[in-house]
Amino acid sequence: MTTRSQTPAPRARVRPPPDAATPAEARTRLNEWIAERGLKATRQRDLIVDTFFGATGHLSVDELLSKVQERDENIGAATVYRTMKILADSGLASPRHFEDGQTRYEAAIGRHHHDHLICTSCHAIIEFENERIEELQDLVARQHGFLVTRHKLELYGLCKACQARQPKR
Amino acid sequence: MTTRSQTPAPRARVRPPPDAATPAEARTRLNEWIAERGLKATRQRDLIVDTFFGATGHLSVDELLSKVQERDENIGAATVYRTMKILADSGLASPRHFEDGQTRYEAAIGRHHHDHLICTSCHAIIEFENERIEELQDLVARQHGFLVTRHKLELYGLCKACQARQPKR
DNA sequence: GGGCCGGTGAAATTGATTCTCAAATTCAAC
DNA sequence: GTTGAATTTGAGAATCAATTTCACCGGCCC
Ligand SMILES: [Mn+2]
Ligand SMILES: [Mn+2]
Ligand SMILES: [Zn+2]
Ligand SMILES: [Zn+2]
Repeated sequence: MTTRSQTPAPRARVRPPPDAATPAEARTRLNEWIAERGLKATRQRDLIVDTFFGATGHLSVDELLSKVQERDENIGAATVYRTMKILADSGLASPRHFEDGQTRYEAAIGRHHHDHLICTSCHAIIEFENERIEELQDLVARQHGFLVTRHKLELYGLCKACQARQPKR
Repeated sequence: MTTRSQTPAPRARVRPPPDAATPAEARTRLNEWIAERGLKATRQRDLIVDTFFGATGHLSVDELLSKVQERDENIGAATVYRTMKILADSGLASPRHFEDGQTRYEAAIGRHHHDHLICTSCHAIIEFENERIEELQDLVARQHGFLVTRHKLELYGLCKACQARQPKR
């Protein structure tokens, strides 16, 4: 359901778009992280990670569970919850809390920080980066003596397609 | 727990800070709104509204329920949930979803739109307005053909006091 | 003086997520 | 290969905010 940004170059951005991760690379990286702290590699975790990085977008645990169970119907929901938490702790996936009451995860390997435009009609999610906004956020925080560690910027509204579809008034 | 912004005038803002609502004014406004659609004014609703607008900050329903029950122990949680939903529908209060899994409400009468700095240590909430950021958000949305109806900008980190208190490294 | 209608509050339900616990699995050391 | 301590798994129970249900209440209008 995620749509990738594709504006006609609004103003040349500097940082190059890094490469997305392959499922195999993600599995390797997770297993390194797991080994470092005496945890264990398991078939279930590999399957879940493989499925997650083989998909795109902002997946809810339930959506991911469905996909995982297509490959092995015996995987339990608790295991998917646990595995996604490990992926988040290791920095390989980012949890997102949009306003539908479910935690969604997106791949974080080789990706820049970005924020989201969310269509309240078709639930499309458009990603964007804006360095100026980030700078202004830092400025505001500094003016309040605040040290920011993370932020959330979400713009809710109607995507182009849904505006056309909607009663135009 | 909310702290009001008090920077030494970072750059003269234009809009004057509007007046906050008194509990009595809020009760009146809600009862007008209620009458317009054939609903009923009740003692419970008046009490809840009075308590809510007599308090400050970003109250969870549970916190509000406690305050309300100090005045009338027989008020039920369902009634507070229902009343706050009405206040939100009527535009007199704004629901906020920070990252602690509870809906919080703040008074919206005679207040500008604003965003929040949230201390992850002491849970203080600092409010700010930044016109430049709002403009850039609109610009980003326009570049994607998106029509924004509402947004959320939250900066999480450590407030000044908590930075001092924290291991400084 | 009995319906009509929304409102109330206790209790039950929902839905996402976490917890519990017995059984299964991993893996480093024999 | 085998062992055994530690970890993981999956089903179901527990949690927790929020919503729904439902029997009862209180004005209001014939
Ligand atoms: Mn994203
Ligand atoms: Mn606020
Ligand atoms: Zn849309
Ligand atoms: Zn603090």
